Amino acid sequence: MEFRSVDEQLPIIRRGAADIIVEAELVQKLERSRRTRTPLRVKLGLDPTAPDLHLGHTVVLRKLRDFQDLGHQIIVIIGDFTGLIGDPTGRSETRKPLTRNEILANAETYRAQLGKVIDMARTRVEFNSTWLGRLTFENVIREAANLTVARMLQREDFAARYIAERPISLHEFLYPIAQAYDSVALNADVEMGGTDQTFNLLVGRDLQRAHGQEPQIALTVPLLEGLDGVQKMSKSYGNYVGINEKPEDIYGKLMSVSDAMMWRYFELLTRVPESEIGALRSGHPMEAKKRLARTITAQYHGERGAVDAEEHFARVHQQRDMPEEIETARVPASGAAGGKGFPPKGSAWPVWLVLKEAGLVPSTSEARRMIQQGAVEVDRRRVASTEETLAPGGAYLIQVGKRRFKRVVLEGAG
RNA sequence: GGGGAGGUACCCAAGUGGCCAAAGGGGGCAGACUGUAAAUCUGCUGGCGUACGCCUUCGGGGGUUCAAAUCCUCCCCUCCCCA
Repeated sequence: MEFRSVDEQLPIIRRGAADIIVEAELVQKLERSRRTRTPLRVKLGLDPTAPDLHLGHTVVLRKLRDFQDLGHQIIVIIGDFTGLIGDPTGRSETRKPLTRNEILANAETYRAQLGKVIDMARTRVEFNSTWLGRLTFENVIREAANLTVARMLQREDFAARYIAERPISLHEFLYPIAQAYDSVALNADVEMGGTDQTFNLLVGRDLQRAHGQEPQIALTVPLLEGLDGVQKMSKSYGNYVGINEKPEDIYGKLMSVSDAMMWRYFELLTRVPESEIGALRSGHPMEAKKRLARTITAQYHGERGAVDAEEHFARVHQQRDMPEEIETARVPASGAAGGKGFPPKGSAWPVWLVLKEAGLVPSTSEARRMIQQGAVEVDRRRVASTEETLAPGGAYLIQVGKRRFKRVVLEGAG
């Protein structure tokens, strides 16, 4: 294996990185790697709680891809064992442990998606239960003895909870130890993670030293803010863009990020060169945002998918036209909710009932609210009052709010 | 082991017998405005066949009362101080 010079590798590794601890050590490792023609072992641990990868995950995956393209060995660890604990990072409270079956199912879907960013053929995948599951209680005690409570309380979220008098379960202290042990088991050269992982990555260095290994380099990448532009992108905040989503959805969601956020997305999620970004900044923000949405959509659905998504977007949102495909809901005459037999044969249906039966709103109360707020249109005409009705036997195009459309077939009264 | 403080709706947080479906903030949804944004303004934000009506909800069970998130009791959980 022939490696590029350290001077060539370093800028690529640095780009988009939040922190490299310690960079001088990384340089040494790279030099030795080149000299001995041995790839670095670059590790990334994934917590298998999320069945769907989103753009937030891809920031670190893209960096992993950089290492891979430089010829290094990347190792993805599916944290099937640590998932039993649940890393409390970024949370203000204890997370519920997952069951073994949940973890395995999640890990499978996870794994299938990694290939969209990294080259799985050249990726080593490990489940950390392989080694963690074999540790005895004695082993665990010996590892735990390498760390102190004071050290643990340096970690920001532990400290914050401690001060706020919120619970910290004892097993949560075991999480960093377990993750650090992964690094020992693999004799990792570099471990990557979001900036929220800094503490865990550093514990890896401590533990490796305790085992007489050369400490790994902790390379962190920024946490990507979600669509709200405030909190980090996360499934549980609902502010994410999944890489498995339909092209129109990826495109549409990206178009809804704030102008300020879009530059960050350019930086962390695309390889659009700086010079070009500069040009975009001086143009119309919407054009720049379209470029962003198109570029990222193309990463997962190809040029073709991106162009289609853009056309779809222009039609539905900018011209406020219909989506070309609208789900059809059939509402049986008997009423979907428990055969109450309403309304009486041949009578008109109140709009609110139709909304509920068609699944456009979750409850009658919600339906009423939507109508009162002027959010409901039937056949492009706003519904003015909750008293309005629809005749049975007809088909209607119903819109609730900006994005919810359904074609509703009200079956006959018979 | 001893002493003290707590557990309220999606989240934070008021409320300590009726005026409480429960203040306020956040979040969310909707409307206006716009570039589909953001910001801003306004409204809504438990459920129910359309309701100055009924039902369910203040950690869980039981009780007192005409009436309980509020009082009593047992249980579960969390935090702090001391040992």
